[in-house]
Amino acid sequence: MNPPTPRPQPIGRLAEATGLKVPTIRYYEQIGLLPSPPRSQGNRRLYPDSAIARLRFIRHARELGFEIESIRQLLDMADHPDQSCADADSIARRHLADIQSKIARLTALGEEVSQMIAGCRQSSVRQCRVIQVLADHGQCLGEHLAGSVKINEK
Amino acid sequence: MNPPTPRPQPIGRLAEATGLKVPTIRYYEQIGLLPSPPRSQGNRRLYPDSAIARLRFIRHARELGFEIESIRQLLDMADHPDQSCADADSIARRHLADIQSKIARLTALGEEVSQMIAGCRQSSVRQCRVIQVLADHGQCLGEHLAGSVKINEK
DNA sequence: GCTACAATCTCTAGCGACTAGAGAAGCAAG
DNA sequence: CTTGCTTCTCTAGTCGCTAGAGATTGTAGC
Ligand SMILES: [Zn+2]
Ligand SMILES: [Zn+2]
Ligand SMILES: [Zn+2]
Ligand SMILES: [Zn+2]
Repeated sequence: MNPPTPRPQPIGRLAEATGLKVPTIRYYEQIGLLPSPPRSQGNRRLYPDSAIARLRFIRHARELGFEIESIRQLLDMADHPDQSCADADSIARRHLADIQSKIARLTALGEEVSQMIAGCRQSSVRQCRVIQVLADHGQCLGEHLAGSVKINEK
Repeated sequence: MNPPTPRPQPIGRLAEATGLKVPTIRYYEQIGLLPSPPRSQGNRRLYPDSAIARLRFIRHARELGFEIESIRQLLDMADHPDQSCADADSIARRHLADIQSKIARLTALGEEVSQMIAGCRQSSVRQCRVIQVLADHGQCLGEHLAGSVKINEK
């Protein structure tokens, strides 16, 4: 007679369903990304099904390199689907610019490091190109400028 | 009569000479990258000229993305110039591999994010491609796998 | 019911490489 | 002497988790 009520899930099952670790889910709750679910008699968290979608969203955004603060805003927007998506798009564009800066920086670093390695004749430290270049930026190819951009994430 | 003795420098001048910030220099001392210099009567650090070269080495290596622990080993080698440079080279090769992994990962992310942005018609959140893709990895181009590689540094 | 064992709970601390701030003391010029 | 700059030490914050301790709860087998 009752409509099939989906059972609330304990945190471990939620972790399985989303690919996140249990402490990570608790962490997301702690920082307010995931609403605190109701608890069982014994104080265990019991999640509604909607938590899975929310956590998958978070996980996917993290895998794509979005910062937690951006994800917070994106989730807010996802919760208000009638608003304009301009803000979501600008977050994504900002993120893309960030990714591209990081790639540019890493490419420059990679070239310098490649050159160091290629230039080494495998003898003593005294004659090692790696050590020599590290000691003197003048021997670098280019500027590989100190990043104003942070190259972060897992 | 005396040979021209270079004056020991206070930390601020060292910061100027190396482009590092004063607290950063103290931090490097604290973690044992830079030896503790003698102090003045008033307990100020007074650095010998050799500190400049050492700090420039550190700074340059950091700008090239080497981790502190690698730099510690590289400095040890630089202090023993008669040894083989094999270890220095393998540190550099490892670092290069790391850089290349990061570039690969960022390139994959960048493609996904570009697609999200390009697919958006700038209307409501409900129809926003950015939000839709974040909610469903199935709409991604590829795998942009969760990094075992850390994309770090400034 | 009882006994294992697994899952979950809270809380704290650690990672890397700094950066920021407080509050005290030293130092040089006017 | 006073003003203002530099330096000192110490603590805490950044980011996104992760690891661990120690306590409690839930569950399956007997
Ligand atoms: Zn070499
Ligand atoms: Zn250089
Ligand atoms: Zn949009
Ligand atoms: Zn995806």
